Amino acid sequence: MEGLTINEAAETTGWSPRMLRYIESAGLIELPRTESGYRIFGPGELQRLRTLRELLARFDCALSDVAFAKRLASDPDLREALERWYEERPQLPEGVPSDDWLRWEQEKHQRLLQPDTPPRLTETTAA
Amino acid sequence: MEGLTINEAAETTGWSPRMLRYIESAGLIELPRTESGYRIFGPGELQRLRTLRELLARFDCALSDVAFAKRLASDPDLREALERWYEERPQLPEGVPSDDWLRWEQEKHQRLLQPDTPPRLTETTAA
DNA sequence: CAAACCTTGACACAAGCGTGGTAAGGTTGG
DNA sequence: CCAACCTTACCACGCTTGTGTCAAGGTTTG
Repeated sequence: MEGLTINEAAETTGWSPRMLRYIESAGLIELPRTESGYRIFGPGELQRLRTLRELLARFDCALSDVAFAKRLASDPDLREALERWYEERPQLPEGVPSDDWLRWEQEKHQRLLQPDTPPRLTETTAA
Repeated sequence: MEGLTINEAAETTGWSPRMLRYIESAGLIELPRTESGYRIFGPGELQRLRTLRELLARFDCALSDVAFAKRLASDPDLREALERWYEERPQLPEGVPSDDWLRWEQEKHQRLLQPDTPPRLTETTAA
């Protein structure tokens, strides 16, 4: 045998066998299998599993959070989109004075509902 | 009024008023208040809220995921711990040959249960 | 002042997560 | 061959998420 079986792994990592299967199914670890389908836990995976416990406890977060973080790490599109999102400042489209933009926002759906009123971009209250 | 109220914001962002409160309570946006406690939605927040919808739809992820990502972005400890975790390779402690290490793992709990057997680091099967 | 807003707090409910258990069946090793 | 393991597939249960709705009460404004 090239590594530990699931019950042995459970004992040395502190996870239940049930949870080890669950964690695998959540994509957090990848386990090689024997010919007949038994999961094989090598030293690396055992370490990962212990570290994972520490992580969850220390930062009080969920498996799904770690799963999402993993996804983040491997999906640059997602990462970039998120970064742009939470760095998004109260930034107006250039060249539109704040008051106008706001009123424009405020009336948008009304404009959409009654398209008789043509969109006036420069005039608002004053002239 | 310096910005939109919650129902107006709901109309221009596509979120329900209920969800706008929920999103705020989840820490995803911060909303200034009037003296009497009314939430004020400025252009920036409206933009963020729209972007948020796109994000969730485009990447099929949950509010809690975005919340976690935000936490990630502002907590270097967490970020570092996670990075170390999913980059963790099947790496053995140096100087211990793989086979021994494995068997050592395998018997650790037995050693812990019957401490009569002194920890032998070099001998494994033979006695 | 009364209508139309806003606030918080609560109840409700579907869907998903984390976890345990159990059953039916294949594998392994003494 | 049989006990002790492994596998997948289910059922169950409590907790969290996301969402709506409703009630009780303060604010704003025609």
